[in-house]
Amino acid sequence: MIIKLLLDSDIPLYQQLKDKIVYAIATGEVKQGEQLPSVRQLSSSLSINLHTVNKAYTQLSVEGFVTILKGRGVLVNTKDMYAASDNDRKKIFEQIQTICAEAKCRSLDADEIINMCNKAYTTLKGDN
Amino acid sequence: MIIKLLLDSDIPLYQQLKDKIVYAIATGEVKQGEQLPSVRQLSSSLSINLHTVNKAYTQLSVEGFVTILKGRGVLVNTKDMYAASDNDRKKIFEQIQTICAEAKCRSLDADEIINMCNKAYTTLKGDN
Amino acid sequence: MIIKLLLDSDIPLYQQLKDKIVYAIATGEVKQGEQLPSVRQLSSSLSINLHTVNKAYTQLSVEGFVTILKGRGVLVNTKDMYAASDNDRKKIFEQIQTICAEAKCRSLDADEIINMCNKAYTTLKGDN
Amino acid sequence: MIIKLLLDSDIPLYQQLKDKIVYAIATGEVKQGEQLPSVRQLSSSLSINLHTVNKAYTQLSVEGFVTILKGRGVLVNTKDMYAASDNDRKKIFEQIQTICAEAKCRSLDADEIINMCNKAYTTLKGDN
DNA sequence: GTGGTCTAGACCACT
DNA sequence: GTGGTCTAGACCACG
Repeated sequence: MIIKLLLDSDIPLYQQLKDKIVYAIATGEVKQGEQLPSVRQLSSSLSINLHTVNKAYTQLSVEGFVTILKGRGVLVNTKDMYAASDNDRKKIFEQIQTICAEAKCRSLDADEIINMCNKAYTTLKGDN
Repeated sequence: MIIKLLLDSDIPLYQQLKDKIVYAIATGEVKQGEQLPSVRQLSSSLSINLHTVNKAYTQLSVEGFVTILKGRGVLVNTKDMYAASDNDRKKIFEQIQTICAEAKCRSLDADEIINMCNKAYTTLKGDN
Repeated sequence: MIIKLLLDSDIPLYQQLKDKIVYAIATGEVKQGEQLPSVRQLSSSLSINLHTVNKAYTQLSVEGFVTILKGRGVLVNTKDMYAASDNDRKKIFEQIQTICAEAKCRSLDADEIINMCNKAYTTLKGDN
Repeated sequence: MIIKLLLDSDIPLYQQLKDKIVYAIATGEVKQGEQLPSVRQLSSSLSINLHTVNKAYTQLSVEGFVTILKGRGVLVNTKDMYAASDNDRKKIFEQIQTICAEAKCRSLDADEIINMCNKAYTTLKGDN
């Protein structure tokens, strides 16, 4: 799993990390049941603090993507443990709505956005 | 322009406000060349801090959506002043990519996301 | 709100703190809508680290007891926002079951435990 | 004695195990004077680490529930060896107090908690 | 060796 | 002035 974080982004490091891991799960690069690198390992390989990685893992656990076993490691959950609830759907739609509003303002029509979505999904072509 | 902000939310107030105004521009509810409410007016009607409104307006100005005329008000720019640059496109795509990754993990397929995009665009049916 | 923490307990400080705050809410010592002391204030008055208080507040927020408003403070929610769900009930029952098992082993009968419960509720006699 | 442990749980495995054994003593499923399964046996049948079982047994011994005979096994003590001391009573009351505080916050009244206690004791209907 | 807790101190975002 | 983020480093609980 290759992860690059932007140190000077307005998006918090732990959030970027979370997004990258979700991305890796989506592509199938990280399989269900697989163990993620330990907090120490990942923090040192990314040259960031241990607690930052910890926070990312903790949040992923709250959102259902992983299970943290104390003293043993962090495991990727099976797909059914984080299938979208109605609330998740609502949140995703709100994000899309905000993006589309900006896109429309900037003269991008629906087709262009849909193309982007398709392109994004194609990128996630993993066999998961 | 009816604006509702969520005081508790992981999204900063100024950004929520920014998003709402962009949304209003997208629907045509706020026309090009039109004047936005003054900082004082808006902050008091939303019961939020004056600085928060100010920050939202400043950001909108940086992104090209409005022009701030000192002491005279804030005007919505014409469409051509904030048409998407390549960089804007790239940023939008990155956002979509992150959303699609989460969506795929949560077992939503491309069609569902595309439906959401269409629905979002339909909501923005204004004549701008 | 008088809070005493045991530094050498096997129960984490942030957990003790959480329990004390819930207790204060239960007695009505801290009213709904009221603002809790700031992270810095409380950490310094308890002579513990800021992050420890922060963790307690964050968990209370996740459990629905308080709302954290960035830049403004931490507010106690209204009662209906943390009424027991079925899952909460189940968890509470499991805790009681474990306690009763130990109590029975130690030759305490049901009446003694029930007396303790009544006594506990009497202590929480606040008008909330 | 059927024991199910939750690998992911905020409660340590050794404590879950301890609680289950106390529960089995309370129901009479495990009789006084009886021998508990060996550390190796139990650890392998539960698929957990040998040290974890060891820790649970050691704790039970400290609390007076069992006697560990080196090289010969672990025996359940007679009831009088772990009858509640004043200190035990105090600890149990503190736990109940914390639970009741949360319960009251979550709008459960004393009767509901007492019902749970009665239900818990009924479950422990063994003849010990 | 794993994650959890706690401390200490810095800087930032937000109101 | 509020909470949020990040770093650094120590020690503990757990398996």
